[in-house]
Amino acid sequence: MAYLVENIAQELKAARNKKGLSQRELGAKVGVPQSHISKIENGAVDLKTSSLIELARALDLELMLVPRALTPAVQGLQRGLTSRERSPSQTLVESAAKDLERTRKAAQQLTRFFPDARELQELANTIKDLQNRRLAASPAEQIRKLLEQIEAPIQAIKSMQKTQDPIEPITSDQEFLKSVSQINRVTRDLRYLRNALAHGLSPSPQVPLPVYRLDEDDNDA
Amino acid sequence: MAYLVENIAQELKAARNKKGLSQRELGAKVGVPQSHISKIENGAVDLKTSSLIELARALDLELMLVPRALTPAVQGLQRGLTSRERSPSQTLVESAAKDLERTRKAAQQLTRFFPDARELQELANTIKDLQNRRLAASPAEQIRKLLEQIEAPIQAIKSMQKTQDPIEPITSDQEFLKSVSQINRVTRDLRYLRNALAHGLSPSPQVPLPVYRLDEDDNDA
DNA sequence: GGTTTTTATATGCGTTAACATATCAATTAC
DNA sequence: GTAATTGATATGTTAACGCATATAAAAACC
Repeated sequence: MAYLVENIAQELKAARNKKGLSQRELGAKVGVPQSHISKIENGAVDLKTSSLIELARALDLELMLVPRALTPAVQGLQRGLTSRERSPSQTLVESAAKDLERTRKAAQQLTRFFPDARELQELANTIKDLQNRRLAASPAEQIRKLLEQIEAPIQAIKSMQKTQDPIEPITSDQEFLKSVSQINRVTRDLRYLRNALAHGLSPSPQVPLPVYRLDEDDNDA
Repeated sequence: MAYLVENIAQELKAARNKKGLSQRELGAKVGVPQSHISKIENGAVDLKTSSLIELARALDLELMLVPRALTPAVQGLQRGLTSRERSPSQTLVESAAKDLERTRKAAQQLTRFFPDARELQELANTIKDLQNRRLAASPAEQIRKLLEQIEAPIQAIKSMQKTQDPIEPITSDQEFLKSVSQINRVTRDLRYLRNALAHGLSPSPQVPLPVYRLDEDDNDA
């Protein structure tokens, strides 16, 4: 019914997670019940445009109608923003591959300082699995979005690493736990995506195709 | 109720007119009754996201969620596409002013070759009126959108001017009449906008504020 | 350890509005 | 003049949205 909107729904969800907001917090910000946000993110509803605009703005996003001819340019801008120093001609797949390797290294490195955090090791392993696969553009974009959501948490843990007390395990720290839980969520999603890819089925609960599609023609009835 | 969506509705309408499609034709293309398109363009309904996406795509537009930080860049891209050779730092108001003058000149010039076409003279006069006003960003953007809709018709008439038969008036030509009728529509809209500005009221039936607003903060409750 | 409290997301249910069908008015072609 | 095309309006059906609640997890407390 609503596969068209699922892309956008996923983008909203990713943006919300990236900002570390709960469904309830976002709902309060925009005057919408949490239940509705849940339905939206699950692709259970075809939300109205006003809702979409308000949610987007609460997440520092703007809804824009872009001529198809320059959607690639806009995508380039988007990618150039999230992570610096990337050539604009770089493809989605290459971009995702770099993100994977960068994140895996970071996670792997952190496991040496936080051996208690099994989550980091699991993340690294899941990423390794994904790296063994040839990625199409669509899943590559999903991966990019997912990894984006743990950039902040990983950075947070990295900064803790320096000030870590060697005696008392930091694993009980408030901030630390929050970051780990976020990493857990994304790891689960990555694993799900990997399984979907392994079974050759398009990962439907995730983004099947970006809103700004790369190519397609419109010969529908 | 739906002032939020009115911007988008106006963009859709502008895009439709630019493509020279009727509401019925667009509706057929996307599988939506003409009545609904009418309501949408009049801001009478808060359309669902799926409808928005499909309508947009039928008009060669893509719905995108753009980080607020780079909406100006995207706007720059958009403006750079419709009319060539514009510095990206140019403001909306300056851009609209140039569009006004360029269009006025073109219309004025054409009246000499087509003295029968009173519409061209009216267009030029309306533009002159508008040029005497200090424009805010919002109406400037509306003007840009409106003028964009007659770029093609004016070009069409311009090219006819060369091949015009001095004996038989071209005013009966099929293509010519089509172009003139489109110019009429836009002229009417421009005139309406001018009247609204003259009365100091925000031109509500037109675009009150672009979707990609220029500035604003988000301290809502 | 177990229990309670808090937090975060998902699920029915009723209301209201989007969307479909049919019709109407106005402009334009013929 | 008539016929056709354009956009707006009235009415019925379906789904979005608001409210309340359920479920699951983690936190906090003992």
